Amino acid sequence: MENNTDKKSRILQAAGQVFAQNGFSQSTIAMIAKNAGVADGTIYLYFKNKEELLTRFFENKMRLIFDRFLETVSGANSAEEKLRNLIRTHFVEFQKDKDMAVLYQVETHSNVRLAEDQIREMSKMYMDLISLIVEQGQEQGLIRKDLYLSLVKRMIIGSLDEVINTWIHSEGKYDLVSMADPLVDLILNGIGNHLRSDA
Amino acid sequence: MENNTDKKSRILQAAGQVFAQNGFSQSTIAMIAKNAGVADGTIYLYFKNKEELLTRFFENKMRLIFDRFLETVSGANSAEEKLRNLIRTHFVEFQKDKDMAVLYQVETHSNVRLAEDQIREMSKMYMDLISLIVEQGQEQGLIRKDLYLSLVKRMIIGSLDEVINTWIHSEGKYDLVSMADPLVDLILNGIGNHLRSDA
Amino acid sequence: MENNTDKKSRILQAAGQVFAQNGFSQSTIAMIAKNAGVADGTIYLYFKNKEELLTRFFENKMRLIFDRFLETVSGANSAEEKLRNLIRTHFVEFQKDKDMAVLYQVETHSNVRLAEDQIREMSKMYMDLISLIVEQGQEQGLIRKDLYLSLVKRMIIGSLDEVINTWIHSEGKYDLVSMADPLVDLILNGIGNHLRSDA
Amino acid sequence: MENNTDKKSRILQAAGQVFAQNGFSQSTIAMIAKNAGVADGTIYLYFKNKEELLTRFFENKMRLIFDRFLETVSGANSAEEKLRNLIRTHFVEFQKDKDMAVLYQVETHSNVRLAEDQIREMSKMYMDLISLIVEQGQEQGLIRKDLYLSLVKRMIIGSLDEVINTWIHSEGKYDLVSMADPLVDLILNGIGNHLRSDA
DNA sequence: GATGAATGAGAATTCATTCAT
DNA sequence: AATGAATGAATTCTCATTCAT
Repeated sequence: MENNTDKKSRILQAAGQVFAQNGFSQSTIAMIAKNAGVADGTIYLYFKNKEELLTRFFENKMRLIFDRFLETVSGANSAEEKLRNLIRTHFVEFQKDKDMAVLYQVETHSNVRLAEDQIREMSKMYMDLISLIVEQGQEQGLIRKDLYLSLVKRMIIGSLDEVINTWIHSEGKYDLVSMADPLVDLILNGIGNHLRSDA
Repeated sequence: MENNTDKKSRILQAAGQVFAQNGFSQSTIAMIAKNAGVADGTIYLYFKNKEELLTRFFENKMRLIFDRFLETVSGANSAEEKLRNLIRTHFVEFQKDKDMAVLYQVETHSNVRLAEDQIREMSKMYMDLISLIVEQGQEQGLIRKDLYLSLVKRMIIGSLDEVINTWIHSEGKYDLVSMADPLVDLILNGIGNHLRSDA
Repeated sequence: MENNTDKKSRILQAAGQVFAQNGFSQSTIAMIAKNAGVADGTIYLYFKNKEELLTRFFENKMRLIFDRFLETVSGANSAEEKLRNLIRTHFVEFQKDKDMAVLYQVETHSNVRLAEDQIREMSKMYMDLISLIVEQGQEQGLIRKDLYLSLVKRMIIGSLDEVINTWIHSEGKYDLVSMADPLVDLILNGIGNHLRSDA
Repeated sequence: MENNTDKKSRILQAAGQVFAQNGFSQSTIAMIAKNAGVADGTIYLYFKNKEELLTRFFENKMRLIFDRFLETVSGANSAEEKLRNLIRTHFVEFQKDKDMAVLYQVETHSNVRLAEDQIREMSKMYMDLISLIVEQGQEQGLIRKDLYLSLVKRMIIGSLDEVINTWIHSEGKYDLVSMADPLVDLILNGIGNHLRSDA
């Protein structure tokens, strides 16, 4: 027995899949309907139009994922542990839902901003989270004080992004989560050899 | 008096502009033709189809830009200087040609890989360049040896990417090139406070 | 407690209203259902399809209204009084049920004859009624004998029609019934100045 | 050899025909295109959308026809002759272009006012023309002074309308123009027997 | 009987591509 | 070579009608 919530989320899931595979513009309502096992018209019982499919898809996912982020961060004490937890959870969640990962990567870079509001909001919250962690780390003496905070955020987010992107294009053949610790190390210590003066 | 090369490149430039502004799918041949000051049909005398416009646009740009990258890197001795030059030149070139910057950002993340080959090739060469620099740096003792090289590349490229992306979305209101040195510093030293044990 | 006749006529009334407001093509079953307070599917328990809603609506109304016409005409002696009563009653009834008035005006002129039979039958009976009155008037010496009867009917009906039409488009802001006597005067006497030879 | 004006007006003519036969809503672009001997898309090279086809159709016709009306009226001296000429020309023109006649009849009564502006303007001018004639007739002593002018206009227009309407529904089997003189007689003299007091 | 979710045929409109001039 | 009018396939969305509950 299927209720409407089931059908609505089945359509949403199908849309996510189709969008992730073909891009928003190249995806047709017919594809999504077929994928969801419903008639074309049925989609319009649940969603105003094609764009709303994308919007709602994100709205759904983002809320859930962001809650996980907050949770994992608040479950740590030191700034370093917080950063480590955030990045690890990020990878965990994105690995768990590849369609969403793909769409997020595409949409945040697309110049046709369809799910703009959802993305922007999510992005803002994520940035704020990183700010908090970095600032706490500075107070705790774990993180340098001579940093251009806004650049730091871009560096962290860009690195995450690219690691995920590469994983996506590798067709998810390896474990994304295992990248978390090495990445945190790179972010904290950079690539420079800080021991060279001792040698 | 205009020759065919002029017209071809005028069309290409127009295509780049239109694609950058509207995205590939939302751009029409009519828009591009108008922008280039030619008739719709004329475009098909020089290019097989809409997709080829994108492909050739990149081919053109990438070749030129990559030559600059090689040049700027070879004009430096230490690995650090090479990295610094590469990143600075990257920002200089992308700032100089915003249409190309936008398209590159979008296309490298799009799941509809239209200019795939061009992008992939460019990406590969860029990666190799970074590899060379890092490896040289390791030999010179400037860069840590305990690095997961492929992750380092992603971190560097991702950071660059995101810095450019943010600049693009700010409508180019500030100077992108001034981000180069602070970014190199972050990449080399990370955000961690390495002096804390001395304190 | 409601019986089926109630529900059927409630649907019919709702249909009339919706059709009158939006036109037949622009009206949807969903609108009518909502207006009638029933489910979309319920309508199909009582009516074969959308078209039948229009057909039955007229059938209903026309029968009732035509009875009034006959009644008011038979309650008069002279042809003039009969004509006056007919026109006055016509205006009274149409003013009383504006939805019906609107639909009747639209449908009699539409080239998509949906309620064709009902309209035609009604129209025929109305014409016959006028014929009777005119012929009686001729016998009584009240009405000219040198008339092209079929044209007279069109003149009378057309005038009525246009007066009603204007009233409808004025959003019913004035009293339609007050137009009856002046109109009868015009029909009987025309606009010509018949006293001019006497002057 | 065909130029664009030809094609545009061929489409317009086809649209008029199709609309007249099926009504605006029931007519499809495909029908019109087929009727005009062009591809569906071609229509959109000349017209913004389906509605504009109707609008332009009227705009075209109305202008031409109204000029004839003015001409024929100004070519007469007495109010009676003016009225006679107007009505005769009206019938002549509508008989000449039945598609237009049908559409005009339908549109002026439809509650979905698509060609609203054209119709309204035309209607207004027509009304004004009648007003002028009647007022002149009153000055000349040919027309009664005790008239409700606005009702007179409705009577005249309604009569014309209905005569045309009947002719249309008879499939144009008889000569519409021959109705002009008898109708003018009715309008001027009414149906009443003004000699009865003498008898 | 009543419901309203589901269907899918059908319609308007867009636009890459072609081709006669 | 260049043009731009013409094409028609493809797409989104609507809505009358059906049917399982």
